[in-house]
Amino acid sequence: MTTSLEIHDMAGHLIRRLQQISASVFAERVGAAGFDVTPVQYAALVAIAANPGIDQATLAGLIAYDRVTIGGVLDRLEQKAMILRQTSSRDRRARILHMTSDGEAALAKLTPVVKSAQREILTGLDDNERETLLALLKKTTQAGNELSRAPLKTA
Amino acid sequence: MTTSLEIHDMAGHLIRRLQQISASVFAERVGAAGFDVTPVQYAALVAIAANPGIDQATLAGLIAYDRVTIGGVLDRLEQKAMILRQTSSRDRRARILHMTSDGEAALAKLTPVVKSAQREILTGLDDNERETLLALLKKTTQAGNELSRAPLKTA
DNA sequence: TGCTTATGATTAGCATGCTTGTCAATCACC
DNA sequence: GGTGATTGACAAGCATGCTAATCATAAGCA
Repeated sequence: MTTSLEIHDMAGHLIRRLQQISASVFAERVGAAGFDVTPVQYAALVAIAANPGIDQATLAGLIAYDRVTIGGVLDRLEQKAMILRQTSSRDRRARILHMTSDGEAALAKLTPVVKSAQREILTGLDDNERETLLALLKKTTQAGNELSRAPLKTA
Repeated sequence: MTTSLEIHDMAGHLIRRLQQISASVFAERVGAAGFDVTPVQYAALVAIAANPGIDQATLAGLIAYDRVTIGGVLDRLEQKAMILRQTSSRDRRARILHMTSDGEAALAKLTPVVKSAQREILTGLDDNERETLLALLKKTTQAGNELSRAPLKTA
């Protein structure tokens, strides 16, 4: 009865599916390791750890988030006592970000878990295929950066 | 100052970026064509048009949505008068779905727009690369189907 | 038949991800 | 040195996408 829908061959649909799989694997693995951190929260932690004292807007550009979205993400990280937010003395509009020691510790334990999960996300591919896929993903996301509403800004 | 973050090479992050680009291009093109339909709503319309009288749960499996999510999506499609929802006489729990003539008309106009947008989503790639990427995306999403919370169920 | 189990749909609740609008502070330029 | 434009952050609002819980109906089985 069900004719195979043509959307199943469309780029947009395949990307959405893979994103669902990615998010699910991430939640599974990170949860099994005893942490309650989302993919977005993890990316924010990595960026803050690598750039202590960064402000929210710069952080948003660094990992390609919407500036509004990042506000909520940081609220939750702050509530979990993983980061600190303080008003910048240089620019009183800006809020600068630092890791707490709890945040640092969690990030250290989380990183190997997250790295190993990356392979599971691209299940069903051999090493060559995985490398090819990653290279093509990187190429097209770079080329299409300005097409997204929240482009990457490597400043 | 900014060391290039290692997350920018991780599968999960690249997939999220490409999903952002995909959603943005879709909204741009579809909006420019005069329609207010999201990627998810479009997929639902395609599936309903191809399977008139389908119930919500089956539809969800067909395009790999969460059953809860689809409820809201269908609410909005119903509100836009693009679909009809009726209680099934065979199973009074189930609600069966049909297109309205407005929905059919919109879908017919929308489809070429959506198809042509697929190429823009994967910008920066030549024909060969695009084909390779699509094939790998299809392969890994099929292999990882059961890893997602809302697996595809081709009935 | 009667009872347990499974299933379709919905509600409530949480986390992205976006738009638009607002406020406060800073910048740029005259 | 003051004024207009820009910018950092937040609020409100909408649309996915998920979990957990609930309710009604069906199905399966003793």
